[in-house]
Order: sequence, then structure tokens, then C-alpha cells
Amino acid sequence: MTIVDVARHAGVSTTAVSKVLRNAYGTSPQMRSRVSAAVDELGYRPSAAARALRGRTWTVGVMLPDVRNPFFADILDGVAEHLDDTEYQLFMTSGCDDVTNEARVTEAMIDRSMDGLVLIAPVSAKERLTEVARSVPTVVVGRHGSSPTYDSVTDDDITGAALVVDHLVSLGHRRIAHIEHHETDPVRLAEMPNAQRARGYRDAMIAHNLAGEIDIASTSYTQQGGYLGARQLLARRIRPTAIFAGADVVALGALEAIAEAGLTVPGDISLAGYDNSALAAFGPISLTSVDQDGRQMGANAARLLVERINQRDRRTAQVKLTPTLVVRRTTAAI
Amino acid sequence: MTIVDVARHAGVSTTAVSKVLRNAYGTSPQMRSRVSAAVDELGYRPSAAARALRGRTWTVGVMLPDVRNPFFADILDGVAEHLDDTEYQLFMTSGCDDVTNEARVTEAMIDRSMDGLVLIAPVSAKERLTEVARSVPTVVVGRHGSSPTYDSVTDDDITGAALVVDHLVSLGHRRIAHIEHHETDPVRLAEMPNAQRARGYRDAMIAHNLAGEIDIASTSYTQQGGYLGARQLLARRIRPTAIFAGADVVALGALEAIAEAGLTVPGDISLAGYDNSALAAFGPISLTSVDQDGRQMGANAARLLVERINQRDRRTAQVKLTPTLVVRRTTAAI
DNA sequence: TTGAAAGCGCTAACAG
DNA sequence: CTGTTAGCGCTTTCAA
Repeated sequence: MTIVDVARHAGVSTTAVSKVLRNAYGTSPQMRSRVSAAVDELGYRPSAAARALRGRTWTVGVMLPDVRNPFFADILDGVAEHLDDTEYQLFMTSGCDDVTNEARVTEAMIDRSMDGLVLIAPVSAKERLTEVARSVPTVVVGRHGSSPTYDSVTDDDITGAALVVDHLVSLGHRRIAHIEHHETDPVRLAEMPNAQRARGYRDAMIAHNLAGEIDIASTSYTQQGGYLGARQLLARRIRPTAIFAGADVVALGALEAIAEAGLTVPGDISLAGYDNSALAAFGPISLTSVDQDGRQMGANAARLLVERINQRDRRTAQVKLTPTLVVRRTTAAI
Repeated sequence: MTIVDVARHAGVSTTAVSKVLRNAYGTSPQMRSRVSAAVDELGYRPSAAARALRGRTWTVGVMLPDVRNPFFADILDGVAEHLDDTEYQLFMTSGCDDVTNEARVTEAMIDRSMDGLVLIAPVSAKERLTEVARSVPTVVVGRHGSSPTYDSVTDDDITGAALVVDHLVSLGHRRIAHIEHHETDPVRLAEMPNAQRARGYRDAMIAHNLAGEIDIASTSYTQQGGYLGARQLLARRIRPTAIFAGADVVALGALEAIAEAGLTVPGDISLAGYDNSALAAFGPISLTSVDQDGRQMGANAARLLVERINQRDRRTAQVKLTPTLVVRRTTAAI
């Protein structure tokens, strides 16, 4: 079942069929209806593989670091929702936790002539991302800074961290500690959200004249990281009265460590997370958290991507969304 | 950068390059090394699109109903792990919650000449699955019954449900209720895991001479469904002493309803789930649940798929794995 | 407005 | 063992 069969069935040329299929310029209404009829009768579907050799594949690839992180799922929803109104089909990959894997996956997407890529929270070097974007329209989600080749969508993590600190301070807390995802590379310190959150925490503490109370446990954005980080903080000579975990999963781990230490939340210690994942909203947990509106981020990414596919040389754009604080039951006045 | 460039650079024919690239029969060692050198020097990568027109795309598509369900993520891990040892690249889609979406996605995968498909917990009619499998090697995960065209991997849901009932009976429970995902279609009653779990529950109750105590709330496999189902059950004149929720998310919803009714788990009522998701394992929840080993299921699916790609006419296989019960803190002696 | 024909990058007969 | 060549199904000039 090829375009030739359809052309024969409709009694026209393959060119005509191709044009009708792509809504291209220069087809009469009667030709359109004849071709459409033939397509329907034969149940013809164009081969994306063959198309790829000449034109578009109508395929967008999304690189996801981890399917288990519900925040990424929100972003995905936003991308999917926007793409549903278009001809593009979304395919994604998951489990790209390091530079090597990311390279493999982006290569695979390029090899398959995908029309555009959405890279969610990539860890690759900026040069690598720039290079990828040079060969295919690309939108990077969750990396600060701008690039001449790719568009980017971020959440204002500095503001987000400040929201938490402001909230805790307004509740009377002064010994507010932070659990961060450890980072040393200078580029990453400027670009990665986790580093921005830590910076936002520091800045906000200083703004509240609490520079002397700054206390950071440097682990990783995992449940385990949260557990270990909280244990560190709880072992301090003077215990913090509040912990700002850099991510909800981190807060979850912290919750375990706090319970293990025989303390209660928010009675003995207040706890806030970041991401406002379903986990945070879940009743028995009910975690105060910063909401990034991943759906909105995803929708913006998809919009930018489609724009760039249609106009590859337009200037790159940087969309920065503003987070909000969702106060729940894990934070309370001191 | 095409195969022609590589051939020219290496001073051989394109055929030679193609053969070396595919480890095909009939290449001398020196030709192999010359070609490999040229490929490396030029940084050449074959176009999957062009390959698709003649041979394989080395692409496997996985259709996932919902990225948020951690059990599906486990299956995905298993598939990915097995595929990592092969040349195949995995791409997935998510959010196929109904028949229309499933049709769209499977079509999209076929259009793109993917070499094989893994369909996770599809809801499409069996005829549709059979048809898909006729045009591309397919493995169906999570649908009971056998097909002449696709291989399948399932968990023994009847045994799984029996494990829960046995456990609760051994704790002294008799009034054991079940929250099921409502199903009426006869084919689906035979094939869908949720229907099998309900059947397993019934059979086990009968086996324990508790036919008279069978009590089913028919809602859906969602948190909301669990909440509503539990409310129904708690409103009975004589309340059940234990609830077997057909899935962990259902148990979560039930947990909320139970708390709302002012009851405690497992003090007033025991609760068990199904899937042994990360949620079930999470400390504060600590839900007794049936473990399906999604990773194992995924690995089996990938193995079967690769086998079938290499030998399309071999007989279809049905792999059925045996679940285990993970007892935690939500079930206790009456 | 319509169609003929070239060619996208690759694989697989087939011939040497 | 190596190379020539004819397509795979589609899009896109370029003429008619």
C-alpha cells in the first residue's frame, strides 16, 4: 500500500497525492476530494520512513531523565497536550542519567530524523547541547542560561527558594537549613536548577539578615540523599528548626530521618520541599512545596519547538516561569 | 555525510561499507579495518530513515498507559535493561488511556517502521491487537489469554489475589472485602488483570468456605476509585474487617476514606494492595501488597520480542510469572 | 493546475 | 571477496 496505489486508484499522479496529503499549494478542490476518497477507501498511511528521506518525519523526541519523577511527567503532559493539536507524534526515552547515555539517546533521535527534540533537565555539557541543537531544532527544559542554538524553558529557582525561606521566616524560623544536590562544576553551578535553588536559599537568608544561620547539607536529589542530609542536620549541636529540601523526594527521605530521630513534623521541625509533586499533595504527607507548573513548562517547550521547526533561523528564546508556594501541613510557626 | 562518503574515503564500494556495518557475510579482515577506520575518522552514522526503507530501523516501541504508574516504570526498566545488550533503541509513548489513542499510537509506530512493539496493559479489543501483531512483531504485557500472532507476558493474578486472601484468613479475618475495577465485557473479563484479580478473590474466598462473606465494591483502579469503594464498604451494616484493594493506588484512596471515617489501619481494619509499588514500600504508608516483579516481566517481553523479530514465524509464547506477597504494616490479626 | 522524473541514503541481488 | 545497480516510498523541481 503505497502512494502509487493511491494515485492509480484515484486516477491521478503520485505528485498530486503527495500534494494533497501535505496540503501543498496548487491542487484543485476536485482533485483533493478524489485523492481523499482514495486514501480513505484504501486505508492508506504514508510511510514516515520514506518521508524522512525527503521531508519531515512528524516526530518529536523527548528525552526524560527518569519516568519515576512525577514532575517530569507533568512536563510531559504539557508537551503532549500542546502537540495533540498538531500533526506531530511524540516519542520519548527515559533513564538518561549521565552524559554517555544522553549522547547515545540524542544521537539515536538524530539518526531517526526526528523533526525536533525536547531535552528535559539534561546533564550534558553546554557545548554538547549546542552541537545537538545545531543539527536539529531543540528545546532544553530546566537549564538556566541562554544559547545561540537552542530555546530554553526554566522555572525561576532563585525566586522559588526565596519563597520557601520567606515563608519560614514569617513563621518565626531563623535556623533554616537546606539540603542541596552537590555541584562543583562552574558551568553547572550557573545552569543547573539545584545550584540555583541553593543560591536562592543563600541570597534569601542574607536578605533576612540570617547569613550566620546558613547551613547546607550537600548530598543528592534522591530519597536517600534526603535521608542522609537530614541525619547530618539533625546531628548538629543546635538543631535547625526548619529544613528546606531541594526537591520533594529529598523531603521524603528527610521525613524518614526525622521520624527515626523520634521527632515530629511540624511540631519539632518544619519541612518544605520543591516540585509540588503528587507525593507532596498526598494527604498523609501533605508537604509544603514550591510549585513549578511543569505542565506549563512543557506546553511552552512544545510551542517553542514547533515554532523553531517552522523557522529554524529565528532568534532563540528563553522562557522563565515563576513558581508559587503551596503551603500545607509540614510547616508551622515555631 | 553518507555511506558514499565513507566508501570514497576508504577507497571501497558502498556495498562493502554496508556489509561491514551490518557484520554481513563476506568481508575480509582488511576491508573491515579499512572501513571501520573511515567510519571513525568521518564520524559517520547510518541514517535510520534510509535503512527503514530496506531493512531494520533498530527501533523498538513501547506503549505505556501511564508514566505515573510506578509498576509500568518497573516493566520499562526490565525492557530497557534487556535491550541495552542489543543494538535496539527503545522509544516509548505514554498516555494511551483509551482505544482511540491506542490505535493512533500503534499506527504511528508502524508508520515509522519500528522493528517491534511492546504493548503494556493495552485496552484495545483483542482483534485489534492481533491485527497490529500481524504487521509488526509484538509482545503484549498484562493481558491474559493467548493469540496466534503476538507473544504475551502476564503475572498470575488469580494466584496473586489468593495470596492476599490466604494471608488475611491466616490472620483470622473472615469479612474480607474487595475493591475491583469495574468490567462487563466478556473478553475483558477473561483477559484483563483486574478481572482476574476479582476472580482470584472470589475463588479463594470460596476455597476458604467464605462464599457468604464475598463483598465487592466495583469502582476503578484509581485513587478516587479506592476512596469511593472504601466508603461504600465502610457504610455496610456490618463493616468488613479487611479490604483487598486491586491496586496500590486504590489502597491509597481507601486509606483516605478509612482515615476520614475515623478508623485506623490495621487497628480497626486491615488493608492490602497489589503491585508493590514504591508507594507501598514507603515507610509512613508501609502497605502489604502483591509483588509482580515488573522488571522481570519487562525483561521477558524484550527477550520474546527480539526472538520474534529474528524469527517471525515461530510459535507464539505465553510467559506467566508468579507473584509473591510482601507483608507490611497495614495487615494485622483481627 | 497537473504530471514526469530525479534522487534522498541505504540494502540486496547479481555479476565479476 | 568485491563492486555495480536497481529499487524501497516519498518529495520536489521543472515542464507541460
